[in-house]
Formats: sequence, C-alpha cells, structure tokens
Amino acid sequence: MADSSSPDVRTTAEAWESLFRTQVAVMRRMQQLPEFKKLAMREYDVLFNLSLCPGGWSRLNELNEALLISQPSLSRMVDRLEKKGLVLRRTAQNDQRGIEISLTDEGRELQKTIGREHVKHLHAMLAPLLTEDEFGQLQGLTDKLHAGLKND
Amino acid sequence: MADSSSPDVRTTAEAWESLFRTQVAVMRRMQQLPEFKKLAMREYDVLFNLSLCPGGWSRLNELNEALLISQPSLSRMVDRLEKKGLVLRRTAQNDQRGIEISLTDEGRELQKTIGREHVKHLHAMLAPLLTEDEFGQLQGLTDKLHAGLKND
DNA sequence: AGACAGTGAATGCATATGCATGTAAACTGA
DNA sequence: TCAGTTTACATGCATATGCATTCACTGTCT
Repeated sequence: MADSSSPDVRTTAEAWESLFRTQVAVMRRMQQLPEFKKLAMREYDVLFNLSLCPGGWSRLNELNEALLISQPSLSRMVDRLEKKGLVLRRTAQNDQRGIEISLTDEGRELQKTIGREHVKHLHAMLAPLLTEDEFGQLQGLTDKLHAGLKND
Repeated sequence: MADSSSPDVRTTAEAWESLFRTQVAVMRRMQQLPEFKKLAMREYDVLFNLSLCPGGWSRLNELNEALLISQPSLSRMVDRLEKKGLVLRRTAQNDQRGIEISLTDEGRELQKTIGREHVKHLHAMLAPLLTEDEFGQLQGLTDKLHAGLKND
C-alpha cells in the first residue's frame, strides 16, 4: 500500500497538468470578456493586488512576488499605470532604495468596476460546473498547496 | 439552505482566486529551474502538446487552443522552433489553408529530457504538500471544471 | 569612519507579443 | 459558376517583456 504522505511522481504530475490546463482554459475565455478591453488582465491583476493591501501601499518587490512578470517588466508596467493615473509611486519610508505603490481614486474605481464584472462572469462560467461543496474542497486543496509553497 | 447545484458568487470567485494564485506561485518557482534555461516554458509547452498528439501532427489552430498566446504569436513561435530544428511544418492535406506541425526527432528528445526533469522537480515541489488521495481529489475537481468548459 | 558585499529598482537593448490587416483557400447560396 | 462570406495562417507595426547591467542605498565587518 502506498505511503499516504508521499504521493507518486505520476500522481503529482497529472494533478498539476490538470490544474494548469484548466487554468489556461479559464484564462483564455476570460481574456475575451469585455472588462479586459479596458485594461489588460496583467494590469488589472496589479490593481487587484494593490486593492488587497491593508495600508493601501505595497512595495514593488512584494507586489512582484504575486505576479509572473519580471521585476523590470513590473517596473515599467507601473510607469504606464502611473501615466494613466491609476497608481501612485513614492519612495519607501524605511528604505530609500525601495518604492511603494498605491491605487489612485481613479485606479480604485476602475479596479472595482472591472472586478465586479469579472466576478460576475467567473460565476457564470464556473458555477454550473461544480457544487458549492466541491468549490469548497477545491479551494481547500489549492490553499493548502499555496500555503505549503510559501515556506521556501 | 443553499441550492447545491448553484454555488454562491463569492464561493466561485474565491475558489478561482485560490487556484489562480497557486498556479502563479508554482509557475514562478518552475521558471527558475534549470530545465527552462534550455527552452522557455511557453516553447516547451508547445513541444509537450505536440508530444501528446496521437498521429504526431497537430493543426496550428488546434494547438493554439491549448495555449494562452495569440494566433500570430504562435505562428512566429513555430517559426523559431522550426529554425531551431525542433518542429516540422507542412500544409494540411484536407485543407490547403491549414498548417500541421510535428516534432522532429531532436524536438522529441528535447521534450523528453526537459519533461523528465520537470516532472521530477514538480514532484519535489508538490508531493510534500498533499496526500496521494488529495492529489486525486484535486485532479478530479479540475478535470471536471476543464471538461465542463469544453462545451462552449 | 570606510571599504565591501548585498539589495531594490531603473535602464539599454534584443526579442516576443498582440492587434489590425493581408492573403489564400474553403464554404454558401443564388 | 461565381460573388460574398468565412476560416486559417502570415505579416507590418507598435508595444511589452526579459536579461544583463547600472545606479542608489543599506548593512556589515574591521
């Protein structure tokens, strides 16, 4: 009998593959939705992450950890978002090397507007496919994976 | 009591968010791994998808559906892979507009080499975080989501 | 204090990407 | 059959991205 604490190589690979392909399929559909004509999904994701920040300000390197893009790429994306009037940049208080970012009022409004449509479309797309319980299980499992990865 | 066949908006959004952030966290770690110095992950993904093709040949548009990049972008990526000697291009038999792609021997070898390392690293990264059973549940749920999305 | 390694972000430059469009082939309907 | 439409892929062009590097600041060790 298999040791329950050490899953098979095949098991982990297939589960990951399934998760990844599902993510791709959902993202492909979402990219087409009207809310992402206003702002690219990657840019929205920056606004979204900023909207979750307790104090409203987030360090650039901290923000970068939540995204797949490189540090230089985020640096320039923030430039663009700043020029569009959606975010503010300031030097970090504690560390003069660092940069802190926050949403402008306009940025916060846009995030909320896109966010609302996004959540609505997500629900329309996904809700018919699993039960409430199953979504709970799914979230439990991915949360557990995510939590485990943070200790690296 | 909630209708089990129609999950809450909040439930679906939070489950998706958890799945998505987990995917980002895993991908960030994978991008750093040595196997993806040889070939960018997006390019590997093309080789991987080709390796799954029953007849060995896949239509460009079909391949495109499994990826997040745009059609022009895939078209040019295939150019590059062709120049590297990793894939072959031919006009489709049935449809003179269409293009079919397959792996060269070299492409197949490279895919296998990277694939083996990738699977090994995936296992090292993920296996400690869930049990065999939990991976099975996770795959069951994401498969179900994925299957449901295909009927659109 | 002062040299030195380490960290956070910005920049130069080559490359990859997406959008709009072009071209060619396949369908469609009189 | 043949104009009009749709589909599959390629291309021009502007923009976004990543890698390597640089610049500025921080922390450390003597």
